[in-house]
Amino acid sequence: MLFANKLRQLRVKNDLRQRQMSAVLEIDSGLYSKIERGERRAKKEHVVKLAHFLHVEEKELLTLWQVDQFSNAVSTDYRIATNAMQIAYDQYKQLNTQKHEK
Amino acid sequence: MLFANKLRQLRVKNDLRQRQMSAVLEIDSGLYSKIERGERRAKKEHVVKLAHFLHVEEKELLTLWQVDQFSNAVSTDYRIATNAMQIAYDQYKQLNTQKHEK
DNA sequence: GTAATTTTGTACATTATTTGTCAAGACATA
DNA sequence: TATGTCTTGACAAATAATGTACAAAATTAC
Repeated sequence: MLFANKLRQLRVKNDLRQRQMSAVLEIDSGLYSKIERGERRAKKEHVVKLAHFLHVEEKELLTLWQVDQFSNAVSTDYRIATNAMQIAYDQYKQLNTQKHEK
Repeated sequence: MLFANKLRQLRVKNDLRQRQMSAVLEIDSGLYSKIERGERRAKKEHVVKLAHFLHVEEKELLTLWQVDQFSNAVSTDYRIATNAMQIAYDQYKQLNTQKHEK
């Protein structure tokens, strides 16, 4: 739960209450509590809002959040998963360079 | 759709009909058609059955299938996604070596 | 060509998963 | 004890995924 952990860390560091956070996101505070513990997933828009509110780079939070999405998608043996991740990564890396070439 | 493509390739190579495949999996042939085109996702058990039926390694098909799960989990910008995938991969690679140490 | 077979597309009903809400409980502090 | 913060569990609501039926295309065989 990279995202959840980071979120709590940032909130505590800034001495903020969950209630304030949930107000910013306009969600129930119980739900926020769950998000912060990784029991529920934040929406992409939430991640963006949080980044602004906490003065961190959107990119940073979105990356952690995306990592969690990937972890969540693991549904095989860790060997197979690792292997597959490597392949998936290579695919994307390539996509990256292709786009840069244009 | 690495898995779907591979599946079709194998079926055609072995001169099999979708109907036969769907019979093996005990599913509707329309559904099988969708799976083969990546419009629906196969279940893990299906992948395993297919590997046996088509005489290919379980691991091979499961890997492709898992790659698709990852692709499916991409929900950010490709730059962020690539970055996140790298991080996720590193996490898993590490998990791998940890287990080997035991 | 056309009949038979195979595959695809679409619209839905069904099922499963995820999400969000609420109220009660735990814990700390004053 | 009273107050504020956070967690938890049960459950309804919303959303997403799955599977089915059947018509339309496409392909193959005759």
